[in-house]
Amino acid sequence: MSEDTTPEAAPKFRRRKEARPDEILDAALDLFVEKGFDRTRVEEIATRAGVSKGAVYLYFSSKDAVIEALVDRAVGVIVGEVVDQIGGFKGDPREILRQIAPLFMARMSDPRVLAVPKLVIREAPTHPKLATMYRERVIGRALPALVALFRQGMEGGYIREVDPDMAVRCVLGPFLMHVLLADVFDIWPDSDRPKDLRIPDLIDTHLTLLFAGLEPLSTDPHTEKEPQNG
Amino acid sequence: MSEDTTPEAAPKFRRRKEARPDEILDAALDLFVEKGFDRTRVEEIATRAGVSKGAVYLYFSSKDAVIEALVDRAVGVIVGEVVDQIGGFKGDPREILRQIAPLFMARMSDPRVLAVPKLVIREAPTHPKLATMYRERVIGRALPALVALFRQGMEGGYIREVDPDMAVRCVLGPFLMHVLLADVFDIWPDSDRPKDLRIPDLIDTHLTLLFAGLEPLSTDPHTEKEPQNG
DNA sequence: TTTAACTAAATGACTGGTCAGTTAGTTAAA
DNA sequence: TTTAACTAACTGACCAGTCATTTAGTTAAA
Repeated sequence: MSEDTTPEAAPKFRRRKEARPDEILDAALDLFVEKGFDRTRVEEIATRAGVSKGAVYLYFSSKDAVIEALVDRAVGVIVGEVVDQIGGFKGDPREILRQIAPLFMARMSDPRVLAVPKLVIREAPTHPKLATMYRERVIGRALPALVALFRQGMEGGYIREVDPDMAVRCVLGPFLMHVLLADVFDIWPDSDRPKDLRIPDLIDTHLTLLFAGLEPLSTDPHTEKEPQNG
Repeated sequence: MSEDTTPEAAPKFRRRKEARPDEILDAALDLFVEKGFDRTRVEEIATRAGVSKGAVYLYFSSKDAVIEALVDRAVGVIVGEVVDQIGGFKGDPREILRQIAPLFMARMSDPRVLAVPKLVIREAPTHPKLATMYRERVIGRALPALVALFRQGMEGGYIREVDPDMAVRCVLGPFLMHVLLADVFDIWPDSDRPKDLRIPDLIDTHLTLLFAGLEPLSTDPHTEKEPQNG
C-alpha cells in the first residue's frame, strides 16, 4: 500500500557479478531435476535466479554450458580424501565400510547433493560430457578404490575370496535401489512416518547380510576370530 | 535412369492397418531410448516405421499417447506366473532365488526388454503416468511377492531375521547397479571381451554373499543342516 | 562534497528455426 | 465406384540465442 517515504524507489536490479553464476546454477539444478533439461526454458532459470534471460548469457555461452558448469561445480568437491583413505587402508574392509556407509548415505540424503547424480543419469544419453565428467571425477575414482580395498582384504584373508568387481556392485547396489524406488516410483519402506527412507535400517540390514556373506571360509587364514553375529 | 519394364510401378505405400501400431511403437522405443522422448521428433518415428508423420496420428492421438502405449504394451506380459510362483512358495527363499536370478537376468539382457524400464526411469518425472503404470503392473506386484517370500522364510526359520523391505532392496540392487554402471557410465567389469557384462559372475558373487548373509543364526530352528559354503 | 562523465551489468523485445499436430488431397484395396 | 489408409504440405506455438538500449555503480574533475 504505502510507498516508502524516501524519494528514491528501489532499484530495478543490482550489479552482482560474483554472485550471479552460482545463483543461476542453483536455479537451473532445481529446474533440471524437476522437469528435465529439455523442458526447462532458459527464461525460467533466469526468473528463478532473479535475473533476466539475457543475463544468463552474460555468464554462460549456451544452455548446454549451464548444465555442464553445474555438474562441474558439483563433482569438484565430492571425492578426494575419502578415496585416499580407502585406498590406503590395510585390514578388514568391513571396518571401513561400517564407518563410511552412514557418511555416504548422509550425503545422499541431502536433496541438493543427490540431485546431481540423478541429473547426470537422466541426461547422460544426450549429454555424454556429463557422464564422462562424472565417471572421471567421481565413479572412476571411487570404484577402483573400493575394488582395491576388497583385493587387499582378500589377500590378507580378512574376507571371503570373491570377484572384487562384482562385490563392489553388491556393496553399492542396495543404496541405489533404495533411492530409485522412492524417487522414481514412490515406493517407500513400511514406516509410521510418510516419505521415510529409514536409512539406518537399510544400512543395518545391508551390512548384516553383506558382512556375514564376506566372512571368510574356515580354510582361510584369519578365521580364528569369532564370527560377528546379530 | 531405366524404369522397370513392368507396366505397374511399385505402389507408393501399402495399407496395413493391423501392423502399423506395433511398428510405430517399435520405432519409437528405439528412438526414445537412444535420444530421449523430447529429442525424438514424431517425423523420425514415422520414417523409421516406414510411414509418414500423419499416419502416426491415425493410430495415436499425440506423442504422449505413443510413449504411454509403448509402456502399456510392454508391462502387460512381464509378471504374472512368476509372481504367483514366488508368492505361493514355502521353504528356504534361497532355493527359489537361485532359480529365478538367471531367468531374470536373461530377460534383462535382451536390449528390447531392458529398454522399457530404462525409458520409464528416465521419463518418469515428466510422465508420471509411466511411473504409475510400471509401479502398478510390475514393481508393485513383484516387490510384495518377494517381501512375502522373505517373511515366510524367516517364520520358517530358513533364513536370518532381517527387515524384509530392506532385504528385497539388497537382493535387487546389485543387478541395477551393474546395468547402470555399464549403460550410463560405460564402466564394465574386467574381462577379455569388450562390453562383457559377465552376468553369471555377478549372480555367482551376489548369491554367494547374500546366501551366506541370509544363513540363520545358530539359535534359529533350521540351523542343524550344514552351512552351504563356496 | 558534489556532479558529470564513464563503465559495464542487466534488460527485454526481437528473430529465425524447430516441431507437434492438422488437413486437403491422393492412392491402394475391396 | 467407394472407402479409408495414407501422404505431404501447411500452421501456429514455442523457445534458444542476439542485440540495441537502459540503468547501477564508479571515478575523477570542479
